[in-house]
Amino acid sequence: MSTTSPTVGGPRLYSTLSRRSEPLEPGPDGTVRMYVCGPTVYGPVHVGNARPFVVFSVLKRYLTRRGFAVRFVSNVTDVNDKIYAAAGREEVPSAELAARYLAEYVADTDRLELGRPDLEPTVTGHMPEIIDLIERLITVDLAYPSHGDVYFRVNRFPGYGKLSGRRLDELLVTEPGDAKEHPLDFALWKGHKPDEDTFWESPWGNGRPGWHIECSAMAQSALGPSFEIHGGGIDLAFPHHENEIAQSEGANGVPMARIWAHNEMLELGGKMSKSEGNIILLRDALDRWGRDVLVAFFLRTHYRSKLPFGDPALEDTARQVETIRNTILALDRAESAPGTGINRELADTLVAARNDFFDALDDDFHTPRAFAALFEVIHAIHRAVDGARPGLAQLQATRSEFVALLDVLGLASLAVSRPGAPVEIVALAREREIARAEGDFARADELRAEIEARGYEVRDTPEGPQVTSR
RNA sequence: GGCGACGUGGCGAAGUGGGAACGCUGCGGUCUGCAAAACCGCCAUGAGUCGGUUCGAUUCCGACCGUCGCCUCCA
Repeated sequence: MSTTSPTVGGPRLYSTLSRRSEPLEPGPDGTVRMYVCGPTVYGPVHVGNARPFVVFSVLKRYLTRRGFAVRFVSNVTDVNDKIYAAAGREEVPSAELAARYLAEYVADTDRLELGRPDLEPTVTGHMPEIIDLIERLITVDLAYPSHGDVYFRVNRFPGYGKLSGRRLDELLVTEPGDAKEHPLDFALWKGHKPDEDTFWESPWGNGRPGWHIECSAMAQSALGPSFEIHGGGIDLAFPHHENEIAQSEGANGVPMARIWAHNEMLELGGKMSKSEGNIILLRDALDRWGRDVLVAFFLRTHYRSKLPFGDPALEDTARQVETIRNTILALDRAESAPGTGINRELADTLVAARNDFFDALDDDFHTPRAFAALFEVIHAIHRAVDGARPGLAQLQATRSEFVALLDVLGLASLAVSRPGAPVEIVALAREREIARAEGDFARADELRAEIEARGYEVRDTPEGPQVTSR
């Protein structure tokens, strides 16, 4: 990732368009409006698809905690070449296939427990808006019908290439395309083909929308012609977002988005993409690692850095997550046997770390630095619990502050005490205590092993044995 | 070929024109019947390579090497 300007009052985000970090200001209606390109539902979503979902969901969380009203819109593409192809392979109607994978996408991302976007529009739900936008582009001469299709006239839009830093004459052109005036003209509307089992009526005959026009239409419909943040994976910058800009700004004459925010790719020995076949499904990753580890994994690296997905990094994250849980356990313990007064170091660290935490997130959503601040708090808590243990009031205030920080990152679940051990485990632990008191350590160790075999762990503390699930 | 991002300790990952955060691992110690957790301490004289600017560069500039993304569907 490249460097960004230091924080000067308020959140800033790096924009691919200006190639620098920009102050984030709400729109005229006082809300931050954010549109993020979601998946095409032709199969189960993979962990790469989850990165923008996590990043922008947590960004919304952060901005909300920061006092902004945020409207987060993320579309789902449910009409597309790949959907027809997949439907053909599975021998089901394309609409049925899209509906099924849409439901699975929602179910899989729900497991991340980061809430839903405020609106998740679909292509099929926006045909009139799409057709209307195409008509307007034809009216202003930015688009033309040809052979049952409609194409965007790239040469007539002066800013074409401004997002991705390309010039028309530099772009590699392969196929001439007899239906198009210019090889880089792209389809807004595609005439119906016999092997496609869905189509919509339009002024240009039956057909369906091209890929890019849907986002222009849906974003405008949900957020207006101009909004604050447009997000998505960096691989979408060209041509998808470039084309969105051409369509929306060509039709509306105002900047589509103030900030173009792009997350970098997940890597799994090369880019993870469905067409390459090197895929880890989100649901499989959730099964294996759980949402806490997965969410923390995405957040411990900056969103604009490439992120290698692999066991070492996930195992590393799992240990970090465990450390956070242990901190809560330490607070539990301390609150059951509080000290007195105020621990100055703890209080001071908390204030400083809180500032660092929010400064980091203000600076281009710098979650790795926010994590560093979190660990400052963690160490201060342990030192206070083990050393000059403060009174109950400070312990409780510390806990709520700590949990509030975790909550900003969507990790407050780490602070939820796991369900207490069942009675039979408690009984074993009690038996072990008796054995220990009698000096029968062999028996005590046997009982520890028995408890561990049943999925629990005993930790002897000054406050007595603590039994946790593991 | 063009556009773009990036190369920091065993691994992951930050900041910074002049002391290289933070996490994981490892090592030593404290605590502990044991164990775990936790705490204390240690672990890059060097930041892909080579030049340049500078009193001074990991940080700025250039070249080269390398990795990755985009240029076709892709989060």
